Amino acid sequence: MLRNKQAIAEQAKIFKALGHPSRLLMVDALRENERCVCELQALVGDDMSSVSKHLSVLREAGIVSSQKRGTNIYYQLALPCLETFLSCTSEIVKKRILSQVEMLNNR
Amino acid sequence: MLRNKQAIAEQAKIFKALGHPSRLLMVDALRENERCVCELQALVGDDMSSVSKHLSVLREAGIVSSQKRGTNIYYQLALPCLETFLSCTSEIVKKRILSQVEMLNNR
DNA sequence: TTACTATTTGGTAAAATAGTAAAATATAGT
DNA sequence: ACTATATTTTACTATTTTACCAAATAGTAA
Repeated sequence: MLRNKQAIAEQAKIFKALGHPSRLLMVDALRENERCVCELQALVGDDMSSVSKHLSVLREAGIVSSQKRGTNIYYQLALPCLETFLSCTSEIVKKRILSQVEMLNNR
Repeated sequence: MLRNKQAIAEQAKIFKALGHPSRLLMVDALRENERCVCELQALVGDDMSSVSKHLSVLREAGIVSSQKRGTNIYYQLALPCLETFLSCTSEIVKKRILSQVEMLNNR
């Protein structure tokens, strides 16, 4: 149960951070494995500075953590409960999109 | 697994919609019970038109649905998997805040 | 040291979002 | 039909976010 302002704001911050296609895409990739910034950059295709900024949003929301190894900085997921929710919302979204397609076909 | 742009955008939209304190507060209240707009308005304390706009964001993201009964419009949750994720992130946020407080005390 | 690679930071213009007041809609009761 | 209540929409302004470029930083290799 949400009670105080600070807790709500923190929780909203998590959602807000996830609420951008590039960030969500990166987070989704991190479910499988940690990745360095350059891999994430290649994945989303934004320019480096954008990726870096997106990552800092995710870091500040406590969704990912990072550590330097050699030349690279590796990011990994830091929010254990994300997995279930991501796969669940992903399923729902797929179904929604499918039913939209069906509605188009049946016209 | 997230694959195509549209699905990612849809899913991000869900997160984005949840990423605002007032909206999150309303959604949280809806976990317990459906509520009419006026109840939600009293809960968050924003003015009516803001509440209404926030609700339309939630509606368009498919997080809530609404139905008119009598004079009022009642909103209810439409995203089954939200429950687990909300309680989980809420716990995490609580722990984070607590540990911040502890760090302050130990200085 | 110098040069190189990976990443972050700062500045800025354009786009999106939030908040508020006023107007519009819809419905119920009289 | 008229009035009151509940909700949404519109119009406007202020604020935040985004995307991109250039510059700064940090670590590594030569």
